[in-house]
Amino acid sequence: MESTTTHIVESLYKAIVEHRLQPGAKLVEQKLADHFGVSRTLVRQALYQLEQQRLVVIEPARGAFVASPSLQEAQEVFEVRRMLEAEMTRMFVRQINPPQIRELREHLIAEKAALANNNASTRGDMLGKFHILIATLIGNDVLVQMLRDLIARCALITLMYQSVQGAHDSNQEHIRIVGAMVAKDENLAVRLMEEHLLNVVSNLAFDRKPPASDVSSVFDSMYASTMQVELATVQSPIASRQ
Amino acid sequence: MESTTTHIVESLYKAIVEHRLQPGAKLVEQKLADHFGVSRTLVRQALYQLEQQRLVVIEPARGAFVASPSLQEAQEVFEVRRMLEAEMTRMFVRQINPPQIRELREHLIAEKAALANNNASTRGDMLGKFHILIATLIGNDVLVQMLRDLIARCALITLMYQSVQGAHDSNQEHIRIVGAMVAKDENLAVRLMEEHLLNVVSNLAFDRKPPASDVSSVFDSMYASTMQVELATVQSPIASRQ
DNA sequence: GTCCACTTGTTTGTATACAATTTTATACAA
DNA sequence: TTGTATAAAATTGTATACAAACAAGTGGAC
Repeated sequence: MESTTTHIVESLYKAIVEHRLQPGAKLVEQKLADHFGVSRTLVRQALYQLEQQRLVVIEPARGAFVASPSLQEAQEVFEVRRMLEAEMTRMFVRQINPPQIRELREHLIAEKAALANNNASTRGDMLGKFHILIATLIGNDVLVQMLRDLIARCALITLMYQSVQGAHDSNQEHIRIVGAMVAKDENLAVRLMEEHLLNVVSNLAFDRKPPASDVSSVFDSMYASTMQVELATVQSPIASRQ
Repeated sequence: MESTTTHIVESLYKAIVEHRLQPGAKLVEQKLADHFGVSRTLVRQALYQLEQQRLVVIEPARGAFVASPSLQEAQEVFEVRRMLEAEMTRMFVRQINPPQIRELREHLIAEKAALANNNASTRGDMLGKFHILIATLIGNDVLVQMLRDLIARCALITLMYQSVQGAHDSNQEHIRIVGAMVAKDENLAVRLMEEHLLNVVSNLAFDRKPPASDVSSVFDSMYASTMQVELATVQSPIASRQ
């Protein structure tokens, strides 16, 4: 059912979003091919697809690299999210119903639980899913997909150095947003959502850390991984929370 | 500078958006390869990329087809546009300045001129560019790209059967929107933009036409085109205006 | 005439081969 | 040491080959 190329795309997608592959990392075709046990042909197709999703940058004759978005691009992505999610929130409040409220609350509990987890990737994933959940509840698949893509791009920036404090703040803000939604206070919910996203982006310029310098066994142990990932210069991947 | 694959992607993109390749049309790899004078390898990479952009659908072991979005998907795409463009309009009005006004007015003139053109593709292209222009004037590249993708998907639906009347209405609505923008009437501009997009989508279910059934020499004459495009069942590609 | 099995030609899926380019390593001169 | 030229290795770009899956047509059986 699922083509091999698709599988490679998804594996790489996950590895990038979860920051097992760092921004700027070079993706050597043959090594990936060996890793996945396929020929370069399929790896190549996968890399080109990921380039479309802006998670990978391909420099002609030089190879593929995990994208390392500039601060400018990061801010633009968040700006678009703010636009989209403000209206999404408004729409959602207008049609919210009890089963949806239950789902939101269940998510908030899971989110809080994830905070205890000291894996930044898990925390960030959970925080991103809050936004996707709202899109899902609205029932617009195009919106879900679009938001998923945007959040994946954000993850490139935020997920790496998500601080525990930042994650905690985000969770608190999510709780307040749901509160306003449940109260059907449309304007408040929209305002809180906008502020939430602004908070995330305003923290971007701060608390940056130098990138880690060594990575091995990047993929799950399910791939008997001998893969070595070479890191190119990782230029200031900044970040904090979602 | 520009890779061959990129060139193929762009050619196909244009052909699809301009409806020289119809929704549902089968894209046989060898034929495209012959046409572009390359091997199937590159065509394949291009098709996979276009699948990511939702302009092409690939069915495993069956081949690639020009996407023919369902009415449902069409409505969802327009819904997302409405969300995004409502906020975009609001932002734009808040920061509008004289040079931008000049550019908008110039566009409206060009748009009106294009109405005279009986090529539906040219008309639709011009109408789409109005929306992209606003994003460009805001200066957010991510927004521009995102809107470009959404509008390309809309084109799959609307461009084919854009009626002259529909195009004329859209132009009138664009003029009114610019009027409100210039007057810095934020709420009016947003409302007009939302209504404009609603008008487009509400016309979707109507004035459908049967698809044309034959296409040859799909690409520019610069490619000595002997290409034959086989059409699969084209299921109700509907539409009217942008 | 309709349905099914079989055969044949077409098209896709993947691997491999080889040329072109870039990167790394080495040697030598300033 | 620093820089430059050159040689070797590694990596990418593209074409081709071949196997697997599919589509279409043919010829019986009923």
